[in-house]
Amino acid sequence: MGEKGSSLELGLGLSLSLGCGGNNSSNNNNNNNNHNQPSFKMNLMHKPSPQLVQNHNQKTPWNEMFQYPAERNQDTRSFLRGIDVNRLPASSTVDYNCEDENGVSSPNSTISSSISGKRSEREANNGDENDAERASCSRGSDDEDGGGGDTSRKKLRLSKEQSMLLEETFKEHNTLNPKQKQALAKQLNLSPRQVEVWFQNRRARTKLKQTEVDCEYLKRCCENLTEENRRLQKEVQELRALKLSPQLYMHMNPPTTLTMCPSCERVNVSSSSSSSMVAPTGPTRHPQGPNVQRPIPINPWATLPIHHRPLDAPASRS
DNA sequence: ACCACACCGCCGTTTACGTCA
DNA sequence: GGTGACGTAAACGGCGGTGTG
Repeated sequence: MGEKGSSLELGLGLSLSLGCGGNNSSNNNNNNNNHNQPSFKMNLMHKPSPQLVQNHNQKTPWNEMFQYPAERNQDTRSFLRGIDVNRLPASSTVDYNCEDENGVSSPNSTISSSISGKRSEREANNGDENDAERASCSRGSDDEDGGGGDTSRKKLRLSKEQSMLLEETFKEHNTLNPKQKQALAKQLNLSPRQVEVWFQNRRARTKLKQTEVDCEYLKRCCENLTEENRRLQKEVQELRALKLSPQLYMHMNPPTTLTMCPSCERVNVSSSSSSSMVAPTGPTRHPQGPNVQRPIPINPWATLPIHHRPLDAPASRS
């Protein structure tokens, strides 16, 4: 599918891309744990959130990262009610993991063409056979569902056991191949379509949660950069004020000065109480003054060429 | 190379259910 | 106890991407 990520332009010239890499190209199966992972194109001075770091490694059990209160509540509710509307089959040990990990079943395989694919399923759902399947599978409800003729879709919550097993499976793979889907559906006494829908909705919830986390992180980045920007502007003002009053300037402790060694192109943080802080005219050999007052936090442009840095413009000024 | 088809995942939306005031 | 608002999970339809014949 197309890249449908969200991008964010921060006011400080940052361009952040939250592309949720929905590349379902050729990795329809278990490789797509990388799906929906934001690709940050930014180099900030702050550590990325642990979640982001973790996601790139993607051994991450998503459900451990995000515990949904709503889901827990639902499970709790369902559990407390003690109503299991979907009685698990007696023989519920189906090895839905037995397929090879690359497990792309042939598109023309019987299973694939009969049980997967929402079009065929949806069309087939109109048929009598699948009505029966849905009636029996989706709800083995204790209250009578009436005759089969009810066209309104019944939506009852999944039982705690069903949700748990689905979650467990989702931890292992956030997508299912047809065989896995079929086996899981059988195990849960649900229709494959229901399993498919559950996984789809679950992926959507995961993505939504991740987006919220990312937004929170970006908000913090923005706040930090704003603060940094404010601080630097204040420093610029101080420098300008000092330049306008040379007498005062001579007797004051100067603010920190950034200089770059022309030979090694390293940025040094230095300050001095004498006029030596004036931009060096010659090649200064690592002017690491003895009285460095305060370190400047590494900032995004510290490694830029010196003429690109905003504080190095005064050469053109009078 | 192009087309048609099947399949799949994602997205936005609808619908039914459960909870709470 | 009945009811409406609200949140949320389940389900749907559509769209785009990919693979295959």
